[in-house]
Amino acid sequence: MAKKLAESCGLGPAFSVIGGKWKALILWLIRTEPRRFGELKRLVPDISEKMLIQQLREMEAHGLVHRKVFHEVPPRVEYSATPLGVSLDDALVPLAEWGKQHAERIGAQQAAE
Amino acid sequence: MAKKLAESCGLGPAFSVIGGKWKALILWLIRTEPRRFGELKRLVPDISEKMLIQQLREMEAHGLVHRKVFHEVPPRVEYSATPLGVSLDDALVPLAEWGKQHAERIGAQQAAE
DNA sequence: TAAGGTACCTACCTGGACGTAAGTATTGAG
DNA sequence: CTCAATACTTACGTCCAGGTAGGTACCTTA
Repeated sequence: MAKKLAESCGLGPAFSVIGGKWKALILWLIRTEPRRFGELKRLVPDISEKMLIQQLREMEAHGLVHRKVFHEVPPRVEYSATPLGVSLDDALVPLAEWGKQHAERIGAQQAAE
Repeated sequence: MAKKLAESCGLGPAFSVIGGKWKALILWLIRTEPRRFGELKRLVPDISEKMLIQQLREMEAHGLVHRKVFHEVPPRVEYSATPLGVSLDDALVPLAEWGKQHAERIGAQQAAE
């Protein structure tokens, strides 16, 4: 797996935790304020419920996300970023900046979609 | 595609360019000095030739990598990072740092492999 | 009785990322 | 005439992230 190499630059672990289609976006959304499941579903309209819950669970297992259950009726669950999650989101900021700055150049080649 | 959202945080374009299993590693390897095809193949022993050339071509198309052909015999090709490539690699540094710092915590949950 | 809103869970399927293995063109060395 | 070494190219197969669609349990309102 070229593990030694991948880990030597630290990106292996990072990508294993934030990789995939949705996690970065979810982390970004709960970074500032706790969000309910249904709220996230509405904020990311193209995600399926299965994916949303799956990503949240994985992020919870990785210690990026805190899950708080309110024993009410109807049920209510809030997801928020842990300090670790916030630190990861911070580490993503430069990449996001880069993406914004060069979005056009890149978008040009992917004009479709 | 939740494009507006994904782009609003800039990570969409960035991931579309550096995502996947190999690109970040390749970029990291050619960042400091030009590398030959066979050299990269040796440095990333688990990559197949097909994947290597495919990733290099995509990165070239995205303007991250420069390809220089020496018309010699035997043939010789050198790949190097463009300024854009270097800037992207810079943007990845904080993420790599984060990965290094938390590699253990993460690795613990993926003990296998 | 039934309809609607939470927050999930489960089985099944598809597309594309990725891997494997073989072939190409060139030329010098033996 | 064959072999080695370069940098690819091509056909084919596999596997899993992600998508689809339906179901669960609970309570409220009408």
